[in-house]
Amino acid sequence: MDEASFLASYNPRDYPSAAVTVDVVALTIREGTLCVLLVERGQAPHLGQNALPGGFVRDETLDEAALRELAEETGLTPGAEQDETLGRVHLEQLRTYGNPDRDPRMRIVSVAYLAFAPHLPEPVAGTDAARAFWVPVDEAKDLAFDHDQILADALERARDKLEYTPLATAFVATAFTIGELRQVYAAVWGEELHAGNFHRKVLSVPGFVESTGETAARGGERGGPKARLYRAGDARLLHPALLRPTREDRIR
Amino acid sequence: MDEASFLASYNPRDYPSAAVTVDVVALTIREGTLCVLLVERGQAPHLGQNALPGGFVRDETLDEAALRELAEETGLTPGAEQDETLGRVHLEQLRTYGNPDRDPRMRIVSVAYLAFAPHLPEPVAGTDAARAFWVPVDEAKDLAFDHDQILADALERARDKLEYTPLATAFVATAFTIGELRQVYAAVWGEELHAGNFHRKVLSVPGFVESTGETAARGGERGGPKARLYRAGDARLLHPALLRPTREDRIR
DNA sequence: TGAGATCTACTCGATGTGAGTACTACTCGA
DNA sequence: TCGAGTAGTACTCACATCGAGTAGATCTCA
Repeated sequence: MDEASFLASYNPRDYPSAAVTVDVVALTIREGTLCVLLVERGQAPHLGQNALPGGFVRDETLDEAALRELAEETGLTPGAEQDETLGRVHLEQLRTYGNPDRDPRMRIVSVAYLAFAPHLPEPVAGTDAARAFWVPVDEAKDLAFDHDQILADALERARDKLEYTPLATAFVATAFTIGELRQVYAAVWGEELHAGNFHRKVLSVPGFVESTGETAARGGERGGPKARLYRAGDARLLHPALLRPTREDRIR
Repeated sequence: MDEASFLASYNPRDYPSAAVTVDVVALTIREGTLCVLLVERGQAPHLGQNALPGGFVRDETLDEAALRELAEETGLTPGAEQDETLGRVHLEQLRTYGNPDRDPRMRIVSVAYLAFAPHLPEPVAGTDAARAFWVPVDEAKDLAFDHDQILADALERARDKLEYTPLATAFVATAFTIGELRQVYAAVWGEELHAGNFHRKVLSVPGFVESTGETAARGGERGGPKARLYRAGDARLLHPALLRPTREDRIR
């Protein structure tokens, strides 16, 4: 049987199927705190409980589905490189969750995505996004389905990727100060960093940041000189990496 | 509507669905070369072409599906900690591939897994596994569907994980010499390592290996003293990591 | 028995690291 | 307007780790 006649005789109903969804862990930093985008579920199961935004995959790639869901929940439009769009959002696949009992309705296999963005606006009232809101990750608990686990995995991934990729630049504006970049690390890792050493390391990693030649319009909120401005460089991996302070419990 | 009545009225046909499969990239080292397990497809599409082993997910977790597929193709039984079983195989999810056009039959979303194992036997003739075979990764090309891409992603993941996890110990027997461990790194990274420095680093990383007190029964094939034997330690992360020689093209 | 390979333990200089000091420039409130 | 306090940047120092190389002992194979 050749492939054409095979395809003609092929019946998809002969094979087991499941619903495929994407769930998005969208992270941003608001007032120095790492926050995640949640929605309150408007329908059963888990009615009224908080959950990660997500939905069924349509006739599109998984990446497109994740970007679409994110756009719908934030009220921003995907695409162009402008403010008020998702153009600068970094999106990557996290992993897939498919335990048979993770959803009481039916077999649902969910592909989780991780999204990183600079300070995003509050979701706009009166839109589909009205039911979405930003919550500090420490307060995001008791989520629907297995979303607590997904969020935990997402945070672990984000903390790891900060070490060896320029991911932190996805959380700040196109021009930023070293201090702002340090606050991203502090917010995601949940610990303060030595300002002098951080400064030295960031500037010594080839391709991490490059100077704009400009200087911030004003000093820090509570004093200090005007800082120099930088933009993201062309490195995809940081070498040497910015390792977080080693904690024994992460190793064993 | 409460959850019970909701579930009773719920119709899975109302939602889009897709077939969900697992594909397994099983890696082992044979005669110093990193090899991947392939199967020749016995049916359309891509009849006669090589592919990664895989199949539809049944009423089981994704991890269970991957282990089952691997067991079927190798002829080994999952479970117990003995030789000739998959007990020591390291299995982890890689990522999920779901482009709408990746399979000409229908929408198929495939969750790819990565498996690492010590030298596994040739698949047994006369079993389901007879159509499977080991191929050096350099020679695994022109695979069916998007399996070339999946294999490439798998190799990248494996090379990265060797740096900061004790993954290499999954490729050797329970007792091994430092030289054997070094050959694992050499095979996966595709480059020779400085024996003295490797020795020093492995022994200096807490929890990577621990001495058995024994010594290898004989020296190397081509001479040299009997090496001391070690077993895997309890570390889950290597600190400091064993970084591969930096190549500029990996960074930019 | 000799040639050659390997295991293991060194040394050396170069580089990266955390902790701390110092100086300057700025903001804010008294 | 001035002083206190904060932040940006640039140092130093001791220490850890790195790649490269040397060296001696021990083993296999021809």
